[in-house]
Amino acid sequence: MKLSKTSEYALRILGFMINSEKQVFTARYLVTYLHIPDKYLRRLMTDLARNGFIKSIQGREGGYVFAKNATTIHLSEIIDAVEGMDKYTGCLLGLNNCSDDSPCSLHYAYAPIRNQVLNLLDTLTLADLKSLKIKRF
Amino acid sequence: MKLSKTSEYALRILGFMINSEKQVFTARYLVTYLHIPDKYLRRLMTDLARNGFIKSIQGREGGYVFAKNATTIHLSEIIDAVEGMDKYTGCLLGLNNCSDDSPCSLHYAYAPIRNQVLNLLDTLTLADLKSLKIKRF
DNA sequence: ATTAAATACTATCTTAAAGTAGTATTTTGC
DNA sequence: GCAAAATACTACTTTAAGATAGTATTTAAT
Repeated sequence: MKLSKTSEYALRILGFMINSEKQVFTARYLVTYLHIPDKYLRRLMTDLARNGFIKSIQGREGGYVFAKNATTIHLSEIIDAVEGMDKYTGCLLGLNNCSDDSPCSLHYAYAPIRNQVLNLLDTLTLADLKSLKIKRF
Repeated sequence: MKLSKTSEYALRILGFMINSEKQVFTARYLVTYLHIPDKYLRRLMTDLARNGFIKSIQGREGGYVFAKNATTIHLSEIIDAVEGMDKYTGCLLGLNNCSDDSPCSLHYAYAPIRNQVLNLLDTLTLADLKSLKIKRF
């Protein structure tokens, strides 16, 4: 699989938030816990807010809160928002016309496994990240 | 999964070769069939030769031939040679200390699927790409 | 009102993958 | 021996992701 670093960051941030008692999270706070480059995280937070996952509270005492219930945020939606899912749905050999009807030599061996990953990301929500029990983030 | 383009190219080239009647392949010939940038393919061929998968025959009437039996070339070896497999064995969230003992919140859901992909690539050889039947490359 | 503490914006830098260009070298056929 | 047809080598360019820097804006506490 290997997501982009930006997707990894996004999942780690939102996963961290859902597993915390806190309600409001400042960028500074997230940076100290998640070890993501400060300015990069800030830009990503703005992006996640634009995409409706979180809401930003400006000014002093501000920060970020979830904009909707975590049970409604699917992991694939997060990835799709920050880098797009297209590259993960494609052929392992990079052929753009590879399909069940016109399979590449790896298609029948690979497609079922690929679909398991896609189903997992489509099915799991941020809330699941909580109930699955986090050991560390 | 999403391999690097270079890995995709390598697999397509070697997969094309194993599925052909020909024995010797010139870069020119491969380019016309596989639509990979000419100079990029040539450099990759030299690299694959250095890694012992193919053997280059210089001079007029030259080209590339397999350097060993295709049943001994595992797909993971090819990928490992051109870009390394490390990034694919890691955690979905990019945590470097994620493991069965110290799992991230996605570990137990994701690791089994990831291992299926890794096993597939470790198990399949170029020869399998032939017997699996190629519809198109 | 002013200050402190937060986010937002804009522009730039860095790095690695991908792609391109030109020249040198090797070998066979004639 | 020489030309043709092939690979090898070296250097440069492009592109996108990732990271950084500086400034502007917003808001609450005092």
